[in-house]
Amino acid sequence: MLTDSSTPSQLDILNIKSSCATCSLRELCLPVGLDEKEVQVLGDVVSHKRKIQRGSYLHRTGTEFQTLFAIRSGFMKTCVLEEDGRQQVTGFHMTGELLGLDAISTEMHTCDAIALEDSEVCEIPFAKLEEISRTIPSLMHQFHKIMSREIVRDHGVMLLLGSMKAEERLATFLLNLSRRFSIRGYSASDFNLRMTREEIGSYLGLKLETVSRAFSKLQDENIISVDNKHIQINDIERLRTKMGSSSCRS
Amino acid sequence: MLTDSSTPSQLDILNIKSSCATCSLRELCLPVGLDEKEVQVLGDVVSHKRKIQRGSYLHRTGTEFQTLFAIRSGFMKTCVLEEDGRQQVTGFHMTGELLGLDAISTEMHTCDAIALEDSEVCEIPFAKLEEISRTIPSLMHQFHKIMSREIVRDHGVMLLLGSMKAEERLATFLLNLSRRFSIRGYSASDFNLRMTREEIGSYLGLKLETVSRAFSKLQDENIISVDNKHIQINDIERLRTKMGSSSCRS
DNA sequence: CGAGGCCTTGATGCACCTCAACCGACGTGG
DNA sequence: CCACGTCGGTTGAGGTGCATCAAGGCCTCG
Repeated sequence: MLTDSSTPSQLDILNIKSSCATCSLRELCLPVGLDEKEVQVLGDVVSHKRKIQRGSYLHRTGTEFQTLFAIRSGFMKTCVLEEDGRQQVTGFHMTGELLGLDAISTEMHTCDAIALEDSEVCEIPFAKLEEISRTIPSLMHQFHKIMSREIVRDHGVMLLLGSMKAEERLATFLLNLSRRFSIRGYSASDFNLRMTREEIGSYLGLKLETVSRAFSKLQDENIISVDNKHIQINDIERLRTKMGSSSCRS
Repeated sequence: MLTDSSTPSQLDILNIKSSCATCSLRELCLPVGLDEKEVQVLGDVVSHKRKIQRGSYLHRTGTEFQTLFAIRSGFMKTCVLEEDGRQQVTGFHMTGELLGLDAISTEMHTCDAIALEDSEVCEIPFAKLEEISRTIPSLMHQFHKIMSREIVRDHGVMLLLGSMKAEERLATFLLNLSRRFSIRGYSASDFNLRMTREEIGSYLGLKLETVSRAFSKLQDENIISVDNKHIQINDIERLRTKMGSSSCRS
């Protein structure tokens, strides 16, 4: 948009006051339910818009926790790893979503956050957030809602991982992406995946070959069209039936 | 302890002020980090000690959310269900742990909570908790830590469900129980399971027969002794190696 | 003493993993 | 320019870990 003359001296940190008041993601993010004055207070705390290049880390497991991050643009994944190298993608994250919630408990990050495309995040110093939320009840409440939503989301993933077949998992995944794109004003039926088959597989508890085969199967049935990372959903209703149709014996 | 002369007219609600100040679970629960005066304020909000009979519901999916619950005694499970009847146990919960966090986001419970043995819970009206935590920063912070810990725990379960084999899952599960019993002053190596094989299976994403076989296998290797629900851990180190030993190719 | 709940164990089948070959897109360097 | 390697994706063939189905044992409770 506006590339100011001077290039910043440090890494990739731009010291731009990114007031929440003018942010288009207001209605998806922390400021939900706040009045103008309150948004201003929050905006004064949330400084720095930091750029994260595709493939680089926003934070790493074990590093110190100071701030939450809100995704302003781009797309990120979070993943946890075992000592033995095993890895599990715990989530894919879009604009308006908060990262770093897991780190509050121990004051250390418990997962890696990696950009899947060039991204920008706002930094929200957590101590300050707690401080101002004492005087802004609706901010505190919204923050609690966001944490709670994350717990609900995780329970959904546990259900998926614990009891769904490969095709059901993929259908659930696609519908979830579809809904989230749609909320953000993008097409619900035509979008590009930012992640590889392997990353999808890690998230869904499948191997990449199985993910690929599940894509092909859904395409053969004319439910979706797949061209590499480009996905079109041709029949969202039939895709929905894939979520919970088969093998409901237990 | 003290069965007051009059039996309560309503269901199973005893109107006993259970001050947090004298509760033995203080160091596991919400009051962590609070001074005496603050604990008193919290204790005044947390009234009612409610009894839940084994097998009965603390709350059900879809019902209105008003209060969080802290387990004072007993053992509970939470589970989510799909429309099609599929069910997933999302957690087993012991004394000092908080239930209802998932319901903050929508003001409705998103899972069922069922007592696996006769239990008692404290009721914490959520609106009041938010209110008093405005004036007690350490209470707010502790609450955030608890929510965050729940998110971290869920990520661990996702890793388990997404990438572990049956035996690894069971080993992880037993070690987790062991640690939590130990924190509460019980034996880390000798305890009784409160849940059935089927419930364990649902939590671990396995069928009950597979759980049973995994128990038998660990017993054959002299790592644990199993007598129905009674578990003895004979070799905790070897049990630990079971968590992440095999098939770490990826 | 019978019924039902919970658990164990065996036999069989299948969904997914594993291994391998191949393809196209892309970048790099001779 | 093409040769080459790498990376991500697809597809096939074969193996396996777990689900499924089935039988039987133990315990509790009426």
